[in-house]
Amino acid sequence: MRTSDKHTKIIEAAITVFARKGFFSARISDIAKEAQVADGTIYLYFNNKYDILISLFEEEIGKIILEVKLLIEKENDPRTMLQIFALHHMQLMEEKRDLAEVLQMELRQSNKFMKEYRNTKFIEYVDVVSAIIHKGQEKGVFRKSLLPGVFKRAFFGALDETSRLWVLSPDHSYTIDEAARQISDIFISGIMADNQT
Amino acid sequence: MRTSDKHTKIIEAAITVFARKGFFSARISDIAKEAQVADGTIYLYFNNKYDILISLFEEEIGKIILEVKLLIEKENDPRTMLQIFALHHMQLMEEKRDLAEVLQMELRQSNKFMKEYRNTKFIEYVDVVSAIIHKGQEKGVFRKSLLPGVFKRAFFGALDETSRLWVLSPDHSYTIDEAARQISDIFISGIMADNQT
DNA sequence: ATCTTATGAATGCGTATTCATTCATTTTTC
DNA sequence: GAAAAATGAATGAATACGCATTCATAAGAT
Repeated sequence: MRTSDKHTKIIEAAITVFARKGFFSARISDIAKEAQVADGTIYLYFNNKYDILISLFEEEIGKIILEVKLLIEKENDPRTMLQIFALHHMQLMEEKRDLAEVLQMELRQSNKFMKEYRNTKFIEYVDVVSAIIHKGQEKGVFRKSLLPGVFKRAFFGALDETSRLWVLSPDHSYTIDEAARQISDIFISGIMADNQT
Repeated sequence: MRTSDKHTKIIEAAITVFARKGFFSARISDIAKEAQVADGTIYLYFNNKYDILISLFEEEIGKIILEVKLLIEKENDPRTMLQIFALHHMQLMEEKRDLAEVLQMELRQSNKFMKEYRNTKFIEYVDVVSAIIHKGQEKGVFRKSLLPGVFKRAFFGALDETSRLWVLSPDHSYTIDEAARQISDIFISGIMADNQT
């Protein structure tokens, strides 16, 4: 078995276990069991429990950024780009629920107990949105008065909170795709420049 | 010293300590020290560590709901109501940063380690938004096609994420009031019925 | 035969919770 | 009104336990 396989197996197991129990309630032995390795093996691949969480962030968000950038750079219209970002984010949260939970919950609270860790990957992800806004403003499609720094957070927050509760709640009166569509529609028609339709 | 005073002192201390360290890293002795009581005293007022967190949620969100409902029921225009909700939420997060952090971080992850606890207060808070949307749809101000269940989460998520990062980040190129205004403007003009301006 | 990788029982630390004791108030008795 | 008895709030040292991490040993690879 190649080295990287065990690394991956442990990360995947950690996603499952952290999602189910949360970082603090999760035991190393839970992760080991889930990954079908011995407790000690985990320490051959990671320095400590925190390190598992950080590696998980870096690797998984890294993949997501690559994916979404690839999808977006094919497009020309900033409005379409926002729609794609919204849909991609929401679909991802639906498909990979465990990962979604870990990113949404643990990621945010991580800066509390890991003071030294600055989550640059996460910032990079959200900055994809502000780049789109910039482009839209240059093209005259979006209002110049818009603050991209506010917008990116608002947009991301709207998507994230909606998908978070969608995943948690058992009753789904709407689909993920509908929700993504509604949210991007609201935002897009909310930020159009006045000279646009 | 009246009984309720110690209860309050402990809650307030817990807000400070949970905000600084997070629920799990916070020690009971930290809270006791902050509240200027003995460790054991805390167990005269609360059953256990979780109970402090739950009481904190119930009491503090309860206050917030009362406040915002009072502000909103004076208004008639659903658009103004949304603006008020946004501004109130953001200002609150700015004024009571510690409380904001605890609500934003620990609240969300609480259902992970306290399976039995359903946070009805929080739902009640967010439902203030969907009630506004309903009213706006009845009046014909907001698009009928809008799903209030999606909107409330998107709107709340946008506010919450923006204020969360505003509180965390040291650089503030915009004020809380500006951000609240931008967000409510985006949402309001994004959901206007077509026959409106 | 040596080096690498894996194991899981044992260790030790951190801290939530308990509980015997103290002490200030209130109530009762004379 | 003073002394005695009862109450229960508050204390914080001691306990008990969960779990991250280590490491002596084993298994596998070359």
